[in-house]
Amino acid sequence: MPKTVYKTKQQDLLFNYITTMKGSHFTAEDVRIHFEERNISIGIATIYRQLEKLVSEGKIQKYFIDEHSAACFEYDGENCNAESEHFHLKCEQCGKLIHLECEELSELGGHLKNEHGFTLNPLRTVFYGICKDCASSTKNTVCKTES
Amino acid sequence: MPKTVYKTKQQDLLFNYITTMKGSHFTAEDVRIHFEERNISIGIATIYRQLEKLVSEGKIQKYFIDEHSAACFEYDGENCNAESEHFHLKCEQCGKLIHLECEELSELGGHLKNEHGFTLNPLRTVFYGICKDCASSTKNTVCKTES
DNA sequence: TTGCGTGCAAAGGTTTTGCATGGCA
DNA sequence: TGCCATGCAAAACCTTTGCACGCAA
Repeated sequence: MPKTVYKTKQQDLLFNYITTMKGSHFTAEDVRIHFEERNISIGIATIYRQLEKLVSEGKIQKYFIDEHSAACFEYDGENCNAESEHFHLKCEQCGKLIHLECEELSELGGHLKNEHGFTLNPLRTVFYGICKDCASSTKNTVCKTES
Repeated sequence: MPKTVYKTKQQDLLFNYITTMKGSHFTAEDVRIHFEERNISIGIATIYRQLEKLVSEGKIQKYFIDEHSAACFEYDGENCNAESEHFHLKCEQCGKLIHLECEELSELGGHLKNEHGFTLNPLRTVFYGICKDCASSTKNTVCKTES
């Protein structure tokens, strides 16, 4: 016998907010601040629990950018299937997170599958490197700010 | 005027150990345990500081598997340049971390650079997905252990 | 009324930091 | 001797968890 599921005010508030963020990423903290600013009190534990539930239902995605920043979540619409497939590029220098939709990159999944038997999860994979802006601004300088 | 740099016993011990681990991954905790087992006392803070220094010097790589496990480090030899270039595949199901050297994948870097102006860091990037073994063992089952 | 979802606070684990001490140059 | 690196403990950080209460069904 399946567990009864309750619908709560917090669930609605949270999911409504998330749909307005379609296509961009946010952290649990972002959500908390959003509601705090509107004097709506939702406990951080509830936010984490709801986000985790939405992740396990496949309604939102969760990414790990790096170890010291909070996890990022993202809502990509109702049908976040192959059609809305995109990749994330993370700049190691400026920290920017870039969305990338690219046919050629999508073939990467096919290659990994066919040649290496590995089923890529593009929604979870993050490419690290240096973005265009940072590359051009440091073209002739090797200086990294060192303490 | 550059800061004077001191050579210490701990630095040598730590780097020596790391070179014996060439090609495999380890955490800060692994290092601590290694020395503890040999009754060599190196503070965990020192381990983190030294590992971080080696990362910033480019001598070792650091990558993040997921948010709740410790960061992994890896030493790939003196010249971890294009020639020793490889990728990391992480199975989301069994947790296995796979090393992959692949010509075609290397072209990925070129594509990202030429078409998107993004300089990929393959040593930091981890591809998430399902490995061959897990894919075949769950071919006909959709069951994920749910609580 | 039943029992799920919430909120608070405390705990969890990894990593960083302050400060006094030890040891390299 | 000067001052960097170390070690300890405490702190920071994000996230999870225990437990009592409120609220949906």
